[in-house]
Amino acid sequence: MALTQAAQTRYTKPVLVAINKPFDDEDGLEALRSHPLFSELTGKDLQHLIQQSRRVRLGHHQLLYRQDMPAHNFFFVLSGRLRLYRLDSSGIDRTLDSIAPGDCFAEVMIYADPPRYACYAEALKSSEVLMIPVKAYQDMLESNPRYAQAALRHYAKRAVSRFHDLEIMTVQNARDRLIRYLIDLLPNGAEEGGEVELPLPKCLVASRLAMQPETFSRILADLRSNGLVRVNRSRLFISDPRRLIEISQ
Amino acid sequence: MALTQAAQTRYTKPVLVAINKPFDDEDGLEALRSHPLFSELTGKDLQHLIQQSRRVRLGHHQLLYRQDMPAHNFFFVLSGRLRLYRLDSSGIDRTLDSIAPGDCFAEVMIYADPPRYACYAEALKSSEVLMIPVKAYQDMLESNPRYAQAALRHYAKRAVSRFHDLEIMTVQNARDRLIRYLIDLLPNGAEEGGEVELPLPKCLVASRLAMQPETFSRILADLRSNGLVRVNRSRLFISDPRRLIEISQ
DNA sequence: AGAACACTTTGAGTTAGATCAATTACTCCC
DNA sequence: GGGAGTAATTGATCTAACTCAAAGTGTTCT
Repeated sequence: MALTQAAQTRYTKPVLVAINKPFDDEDGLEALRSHPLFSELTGKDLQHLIQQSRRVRLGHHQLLYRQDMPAHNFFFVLSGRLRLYRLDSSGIDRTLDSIAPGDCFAEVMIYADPPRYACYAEALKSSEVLMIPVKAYQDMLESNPRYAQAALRHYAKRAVSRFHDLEIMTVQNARDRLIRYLIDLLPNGAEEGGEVELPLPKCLVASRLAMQPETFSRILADLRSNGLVRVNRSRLFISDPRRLIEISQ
Repeated sequence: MALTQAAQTRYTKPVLVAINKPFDDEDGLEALRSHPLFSELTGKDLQHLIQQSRRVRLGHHQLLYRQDMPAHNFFFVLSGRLRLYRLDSSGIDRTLDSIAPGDCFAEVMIYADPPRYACYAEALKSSEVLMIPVKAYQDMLESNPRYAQAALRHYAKRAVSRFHDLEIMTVQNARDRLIRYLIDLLPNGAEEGGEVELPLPKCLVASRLAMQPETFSRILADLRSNGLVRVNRSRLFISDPRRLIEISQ
């Protein structure tokens, strides 16, 4: 059974309607080309897709779409940062994902039935996204079935990563969830330590990990006082990941 | 960074190695045909795929694969029931999914790189699964690119459903997580009430929802005493889903 | 520069849920 | 049918994390 979402009608932030400029800048094109969903496309096919797409500028906190809205487009982040979240009817805001330049989001909508966004998407700072019509991508896939391989690889990876996110959330205590979250942020091969930039403000990381901001702050203070992390705003330096993993049990 | 899994070497349940009979029964074929990943296949292609697959019988609690094991096969459930779970090094067992006849699992491994299982899979009761070589499916997709559309639809759906699972887990209190879990189990269109069968023993539902079995039991007892559900072993009757949703806030 | 605002931290008190322990109910097997 | 083993429930504590409140700390805007 589906939960109906009373919050949808109460939420008053403006949803983006206006369509902005076509997409024509070189840097953005480069970024797009290096995404698995687009890298296999011939120059011509990519051009055609881009022609049907629009570049959208978003201001700080501006809403791109709402949950349950019909999904006619999916998105590619050119600059800035966004977050995906849900609201329940009591107004509690739960962060589900953060999205950086070079990432795609809502791309599963290409095959959703019915095509409705599963959450809200808003800019965390001023951002630019490429808005790609679902239909345009569908048509392209249909006329070039071999592109589907790349899409499949991407979708499979997405499913695995969501599975992994779910796995973190079945960890019962807040400290261990936070530790695992931090370990995941560490780049591969940083077994000897490394710096991590939180992709969200601390209060939203807390929401993502199903804890209160106060709890987040206290856990981090505790890790800091035990010499496990050094904190500098949203940059954390993790000197000994192995020790961190050890204590998370 | 990836967490290394000390538990892997400690866990002693036998992993299935023996290969069982080829797959040839009619009922199973029917079930397979109605799964989106296979429904579009021509009889010949399906036959060929089946010839390369094996039917595997699993006893109660028998392990099918371990997390981090190389993944050369994916699976389709013919009968019985399985669950996916992870173990952390302290031996805590966290249930991530339950799988019923007619479901596929580990199918994202077709595109994983490197192909290693992300969790353990074990039978919850005596079960039969079809073991399909990843390579066989890959080859088939390669020679019939149009089948990729069906696979894409399936993968997209999988990603959406994992996203939804994640969403439930960001709900901070145990009671509301349980309520949402129950609502999701209700068949569509059961707004006026309906019966739900827990797909897992209660203690594993608890683990899936990141709570203790005692907590699960107390919450259910509380819902029962408020006339919100009637409980009969693993069958729950939910008389007024709307009221249940209302109080979950 | 200073006001307004948003985010973060810290403290104190409370509570939801974990833990420990004991009992009851099922299920499977001989 | 009786005994072993597992799952579920119930009760009594205890503690991790929530809530409320207030004080810092940045950041943005005029």
